[in-house]
Amino acid sequence: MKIWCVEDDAGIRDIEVYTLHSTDFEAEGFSDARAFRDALSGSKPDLIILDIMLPGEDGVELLKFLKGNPDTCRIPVIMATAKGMEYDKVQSLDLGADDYLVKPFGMMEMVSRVKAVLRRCKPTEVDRLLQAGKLVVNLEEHTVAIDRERIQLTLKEFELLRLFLSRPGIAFTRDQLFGLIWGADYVGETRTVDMHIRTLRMKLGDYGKMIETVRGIGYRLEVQA
Amino acid sequence: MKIWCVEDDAGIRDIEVYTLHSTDFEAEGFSDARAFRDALSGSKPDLIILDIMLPGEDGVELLKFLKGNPDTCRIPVIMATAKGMEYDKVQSLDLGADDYLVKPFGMMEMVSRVKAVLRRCKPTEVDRLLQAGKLVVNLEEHTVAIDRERIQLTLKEFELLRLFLSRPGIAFTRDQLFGLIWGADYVGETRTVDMHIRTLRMKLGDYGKMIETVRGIGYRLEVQA
DNA sequence: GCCGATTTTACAAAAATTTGACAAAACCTG
DNA sequence: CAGGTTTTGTCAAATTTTTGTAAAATCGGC
Repeated sequence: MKIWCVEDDAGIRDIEVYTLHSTDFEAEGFSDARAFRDALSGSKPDLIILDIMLPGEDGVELLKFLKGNPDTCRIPVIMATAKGMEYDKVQSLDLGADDYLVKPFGMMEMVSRVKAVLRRCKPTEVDRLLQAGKLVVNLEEHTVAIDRERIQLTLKEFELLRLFLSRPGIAFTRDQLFGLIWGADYVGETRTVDMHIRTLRMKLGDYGKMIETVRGIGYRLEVQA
Repeated sequence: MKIWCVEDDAGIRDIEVYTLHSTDFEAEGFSDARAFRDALSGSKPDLIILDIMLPGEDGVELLKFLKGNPDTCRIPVIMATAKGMEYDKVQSLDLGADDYLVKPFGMMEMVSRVKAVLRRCKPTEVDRLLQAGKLVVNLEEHTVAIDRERIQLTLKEFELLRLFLSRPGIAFTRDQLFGLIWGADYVGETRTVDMHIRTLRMKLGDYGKMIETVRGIGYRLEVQA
């Protein structure tokens, strides 16, 4: 995980970078917007800690630039702001910052927030569970359970269920399902998909009813409010 | 969006609920863990603002409970904490809280954070929707609802409705409808289109009146201001 | 070759769609 | 406005399409 800190105060910058390093992140510091932008044209970090008060172009400007650019708008940003500037906080959050730190902040807090933001923004990295009621799919263990009771699925069944749970409510055509799971262009007419849907429904018992057939289209997972 | 505030200080609680209300959220306040848990066994909120310091069971305990329970672990939680208690903050974030507020906090900031957290946690609210009053057609889900009530349409009915809603007010000849939906040149003279219009009108109930017949031409969707 | 997973085939069941006859409504013409 | 004409609404039966099901065939690892 690469983290970039934009901060003009060399002392703060160094301790940030040092702390992040010692917490097993890769970290790099930049003293102003120009240096930061130059680096950005090369590689991209996984998270940015951005001071609001910077010489030259300030942090809010940079934030606008980052969030307005499709290449960078997905990179989470934590704003660092001086105490008491509530207006800045509000403004930054509305501009799409993912969190902020009030100076002076402790390094423990900084690391916690970095981890929390990364956890939020990379749900597929950390949180590898898909759920619907008592139905739990563990992507890491590759297991499925209903009410703690393990269900044995075949590979195709598992992937169908995973796809449905990852986009609950969305209807998929058979072609889409084939393309997404079998990875092939599927033209012929077979009952293959329906077959797997059937076995999946059976194994899921009552939860099998969650898989609705959309006549003329394909299938979708009905999510209850 | 339903937001629940757990806070023992009645003054703070009231102003939170009041502010959220006036910002078009549904909000409800609870003075302690017990009242909150009781309510939770009924319905579920979309977000929880949780004070750390509570009489009886405290906020951190509640947070652990919420995040440990599959039914509630997906509900985002914002912790409210007294100034200077960095340890609490750190602990809460590590336990899975989504954000926190330092007391005393401004209501502007609270609303901003609530919005930011909701924005983060609901990334898929960009569904492709077609609407007319309380009639909602969800193209991705391939579903139709009137006032949240699901309506079951057949494929042809669905496509007719989608076409009408995508070009509200425009009149289509039967030939056009046939060409656009059946994808074929329509020569013969049958009641096919009229048939589907009829069933569609019936299923839409009062909204069926929106489909006007244009004598000598075909049909159009009447949109009211 | 055995075994489970997967795909295919064939058929049954269910649902959607079409059709044609007729009724009802709207329109036109004098 | 009456009567004729055209157009649209309605219905149930017939037809077609789509999906469910079961069993057989194929595949692939061990």
